[in-house]
Amino acid sequence: MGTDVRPADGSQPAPKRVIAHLDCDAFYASVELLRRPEPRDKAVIVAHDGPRSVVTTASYAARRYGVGSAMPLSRAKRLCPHAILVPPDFASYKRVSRELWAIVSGRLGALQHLGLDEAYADLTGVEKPVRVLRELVAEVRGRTGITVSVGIGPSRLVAKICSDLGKPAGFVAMGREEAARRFAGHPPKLLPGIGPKSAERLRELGIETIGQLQRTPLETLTARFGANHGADLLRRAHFHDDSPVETERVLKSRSNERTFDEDVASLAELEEVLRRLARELCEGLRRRGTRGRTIAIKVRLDDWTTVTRARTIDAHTNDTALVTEVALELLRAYAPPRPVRLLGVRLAGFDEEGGGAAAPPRNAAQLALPL
DNA sequence: TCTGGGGTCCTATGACGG
DNA sequence: TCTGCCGTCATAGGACCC
Repeated sequence: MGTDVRPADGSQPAPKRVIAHLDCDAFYASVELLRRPEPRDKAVIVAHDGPRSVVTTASYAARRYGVGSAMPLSRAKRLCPHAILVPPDFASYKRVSRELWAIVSGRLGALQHLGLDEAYADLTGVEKPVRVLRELVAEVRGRTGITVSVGIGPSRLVAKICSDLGKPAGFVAMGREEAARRFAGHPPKLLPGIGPKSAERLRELGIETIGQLQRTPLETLTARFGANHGADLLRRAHFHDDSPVETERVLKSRSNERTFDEDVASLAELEEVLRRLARELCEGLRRRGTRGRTIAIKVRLDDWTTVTRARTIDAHTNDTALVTEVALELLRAYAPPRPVRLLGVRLAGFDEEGGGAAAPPRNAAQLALPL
């Protein structure tokens, strides 16, 4: 390692962090292709086949026709009519995900998971981290057939951006200053945490690139976005990020919602759907031994306005009858004024031990991996 | 081109207790 | 006793992510 410069107060200097972001390439589509006779370069779209469906994942062959995640399925079908359409099979994706991340954490220790297909690892202090990661992705590919893209940097922010850079099967490492230089010409939307709304508000300030954002005075941003968000935008633009890799995240809420093929105006029909949603939700919670105190409903009207109503009760529960009763009361009290497009139910405020792990590949106790 | 389903986090607001 | 302040909790909405 480099020269050890100790701070004047005699404390240990913080070691330079090495963070990796591992991201499976078109994960769901890849899992589907692996178990089908079709050639691996076939255009595949993973989505439910409904009038209001959106694309969950598209294989790279389909992406060449402009198909992408979250795109309305109707449009995707027009762009790529010859693609095979596969309904999502999350049980299978979870199985492959568990297998894959077990291989990774066997080498790297605990991970911070983001969904089934990506994770961060902290390799600070690991000898030859690049070599370790190269060998690891080769092993994962050999044992599961899944290709993984890797980004390496001093923070999660830099690592995350890098993993996207060489996709598929990318492998990119970069320092903070280099990232700030390399991406200066890219739109702010590239940065995680800046979505369509923030990008639009930045554009209203005349900020269309990360470089322009870097040069914007802090006061301009805080005036527009508030103290916290404003300062955060500027920090991100310079790729400053000291957030830790968090390996122990606890589930905060669970929900079940459905978008109707056609809008529903009848309260009786809505109540029937809500009963079913609550029953399914509670069944899942009972399987996990999770109980919550806050019961909420979500209603999306035909004009896309979304309303939530919640009530916190005295005791934790996952009892179908109780959750259904409260959810129905909330729905009747709101009495949707227009036809309803989506209806959902949510339970939150979990008790201590009931929360369990949020990380998808874990079921019971976290295995202690001595390293 | 007409927008899923599962989550997390942040912010604002109002009630409430000390 | 009244008032202001502060912290905390519940609620609602919204942005964002995969």
